Amino acid sequence: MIPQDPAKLQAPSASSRRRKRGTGHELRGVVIRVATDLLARSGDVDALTMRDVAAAAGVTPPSIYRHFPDKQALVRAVIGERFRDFTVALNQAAEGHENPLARLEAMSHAYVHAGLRQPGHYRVMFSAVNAGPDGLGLAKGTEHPGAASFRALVDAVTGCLAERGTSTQAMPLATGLWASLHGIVDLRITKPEMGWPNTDLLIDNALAAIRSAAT
Amino acid sequence: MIPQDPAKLQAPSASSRRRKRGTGHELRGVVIRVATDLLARSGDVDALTMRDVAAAAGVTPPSIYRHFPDKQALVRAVIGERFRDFTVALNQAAEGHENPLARLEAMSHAYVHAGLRQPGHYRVMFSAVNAGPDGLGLAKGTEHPGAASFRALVDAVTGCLAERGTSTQAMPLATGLWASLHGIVDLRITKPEMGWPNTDLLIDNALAAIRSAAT
DNA sequence: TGTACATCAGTGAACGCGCGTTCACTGATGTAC
DNA sequence: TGTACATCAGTGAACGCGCGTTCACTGATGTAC
Repeated sequence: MIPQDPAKLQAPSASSRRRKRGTGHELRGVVIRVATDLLARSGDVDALTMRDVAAAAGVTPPSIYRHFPDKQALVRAVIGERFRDFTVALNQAAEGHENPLARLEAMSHAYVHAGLRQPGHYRVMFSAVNAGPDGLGLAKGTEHPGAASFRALVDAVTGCLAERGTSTQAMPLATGLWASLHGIVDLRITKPEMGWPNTDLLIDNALAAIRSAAT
Repeated sequence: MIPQDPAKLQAPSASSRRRKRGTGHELRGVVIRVATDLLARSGDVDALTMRDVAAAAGVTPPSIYRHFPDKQALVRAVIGERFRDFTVALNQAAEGHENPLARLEAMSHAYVHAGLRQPGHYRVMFSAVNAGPDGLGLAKGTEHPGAASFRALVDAVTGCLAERGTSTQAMPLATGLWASLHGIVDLRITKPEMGWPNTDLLIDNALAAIRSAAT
């Protein structure tokens, strides 16, 4: 979202000198790192170009193809890594809270704050239609890279209903909460010029349905 | 989202024959109509090409530039029209309900159903970052084309709190409801492969915070 | 210890493509006399 | 009523650009003898 000279991102370890024999795989990590960085700024997969990635990594474009068959594979790798981090952030937030509702509240805050801390990544992960199994060229039957993070949310909601319901009944509530949290993050990102109410208050309201179902 | 031969959209009135003198402005309407149709299918402004629009309108690309200075102006015209229809749909749904909460419920359902009936349009209106004032090249000080629809929602929420609060207090609740409804629509569009709970149930849960504040 | 050779990270130049947009034009239509 | 002309909707061809990707290659590095 903030345009900046991609050359400024150049990974120091990759500049000027060629890697030694047998260490070519290092470039793979560098490429993922700079692509992650570029996507954080643009929030748009289409705005990511192999040329920019190469320049930021300090190599020429053909070098990238030693490690990724095409751009889609590179994007898939970045998105997969972002979702893993996202899921870890949700679960870490839940840790240390015994009360199920407190756990869910902590996860909800973590969801929104993770999204707002890296809006570009959030958009790439959630708002691109082509982030679905088809668009990313995932093998058939492969689950969506964000499936684990959604399961974490469903489990937390199920915990709140533990003595009163099953996970089947938790699904609509969890999906509704997810929609609310997603809406908060997505709208704040796309409409930053609006006067936004306090985020914590919005999250609190988003939990209203679950709170009343759990008590 | 569903690729299809754009030629199939060709407006009959524009095909094969040139318009008579003085009726050139008719093409403007045709262009908006076919662009609207193409955007409904793709849901992506970047996927809209002037060449496709021209082909669907039954003319060559330069003809479009007689009526729109550039692609951005065409997209702006389409989005403006879509938002006007969207606002009308919300207000029409509210009509005929005296009870403020019933009005708000009706509007909420209209919001989601309008979005799901034309997912491509919804994405173009709400999910494109460049739909904001900057990206659309709107004159400075011009409000977002969707501002009126949001105001309608805020007013309906204010009505629910009539004797208990002011519109200042309504803002966080209205924003939260908007985020929920947007999240429901956006996620259903981008993750159609998920097993989705009943939409009306989700909307009902989204209204939980307002319902408990209004009673 | 020296030398020929295989390996492999990375390059320079180019490919074909589709895009928004511009240019100079054509030819039917209406109007002035 | 006929004719010269201005108007204007629309065209055909091309522009410059940036993109993903491919190709044949280079030259430093490690290894085998």
